[in-house]
Amino acid sequence: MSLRFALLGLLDVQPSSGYDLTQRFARGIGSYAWSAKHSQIYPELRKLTDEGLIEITETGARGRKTYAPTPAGREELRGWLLGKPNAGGARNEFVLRLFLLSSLEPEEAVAVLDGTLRFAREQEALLEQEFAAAVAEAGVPSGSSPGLAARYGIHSYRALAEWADWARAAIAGDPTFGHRR
Amino acid sequence: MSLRFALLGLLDVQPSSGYDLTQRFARGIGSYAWSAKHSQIYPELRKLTDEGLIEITETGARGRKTYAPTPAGREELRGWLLGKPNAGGARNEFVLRLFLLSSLEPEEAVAVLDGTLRFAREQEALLEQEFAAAVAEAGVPSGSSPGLAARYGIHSYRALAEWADWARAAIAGDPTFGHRR
DNA sequence: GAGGCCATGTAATGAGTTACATGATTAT
DNA sequence: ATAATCATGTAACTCATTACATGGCCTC
Repeated sequence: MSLRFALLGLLDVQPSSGYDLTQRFARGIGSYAWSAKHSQIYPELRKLTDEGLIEITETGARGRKTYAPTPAGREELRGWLLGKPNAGGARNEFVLRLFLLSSLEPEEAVAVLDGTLRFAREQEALLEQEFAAAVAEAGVPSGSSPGLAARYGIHSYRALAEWADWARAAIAGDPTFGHRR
Repeated sequence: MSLRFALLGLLDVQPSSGYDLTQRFARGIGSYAWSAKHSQIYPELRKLTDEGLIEITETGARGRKTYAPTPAGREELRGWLLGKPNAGGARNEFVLRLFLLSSLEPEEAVAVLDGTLRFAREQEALLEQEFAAAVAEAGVPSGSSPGLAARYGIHSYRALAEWADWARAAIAGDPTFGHRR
């Protein structure tokens, strides 16, 4: 049920084709918020069109169709954003791994955490650049949607790095880690 | 495909019944890592049993069956943990909302962020207590799995709060926010 | 003995992935 | 011309949720 709102939201920021949306889900937003494949996107665009929530605003080469939300679609999106979020139900394989680390031997767990730490710092740096680019392009302000998203990523990767760093030390100093007999 | 590893991991930390696992998915781990309903858990436990990856170690009242991983199951889990994580594909409705905030009027977006900020601080405080309890119970060390998970939550809620705080200010200072005509 | 929670299961439906399939345009 | 990428769609399958269904145990 969230996919439709993800699509409405992305289209509201920037009218796009199914192909464009597929790319946008594969990077950025797809890493922390939501992701979908083209085989799910195209049928959903069809449904949204049939329900009058989006419309084709432009057609281009290779059968390309650019969609944008209709006023009804914007209302739908607003209603969802202002409604109560239903918590829970998160799915993140990457985080799941970290939660299950205690099934490894301490040295192995430390090695995994080292990898995590490197990865988190890398991503953080990457997003820092992206954010700078967004700011530069938009002029002065930074509260535009690409900026918000990049900044969110920066904060969460920094948190991940800090945690990994702490966890590494905690495991090393915990003789009971791994509860192996 | 991740569900089976989530189950193996949870059972490795603490042998449990399907009912117990359902509860564990509903709180803690279910908020950031993975979640599942009992109707998915029971059939998966059956499959894992048939494949010899877990076994019933105890039966109790009301048909209660306590499962634990077999050596083969532990190997399976280890293999997955040490393998390469396939990135992307995260799903988090809560974060999705935040990404789509620019479809609201500035004042509305700020109100949502205020709610987010309160929520994040609340959760952080709650986990801080939980962590303290985990440390107290386990004796001195803090690297045991409940401690790791709680600590992860603390870091990510703190990051969320920091971001929400920043985003609030950024939106207020951005005249182009909401790109409404 | 009644109400609540513990405990397990199945069926129907919906969401999401992988694989199959096709063709137009662009750059080299 | 040929390879890469753009662009859309469908089919088969697996994963996940909601709803249906049943019964035992425990407390009051």
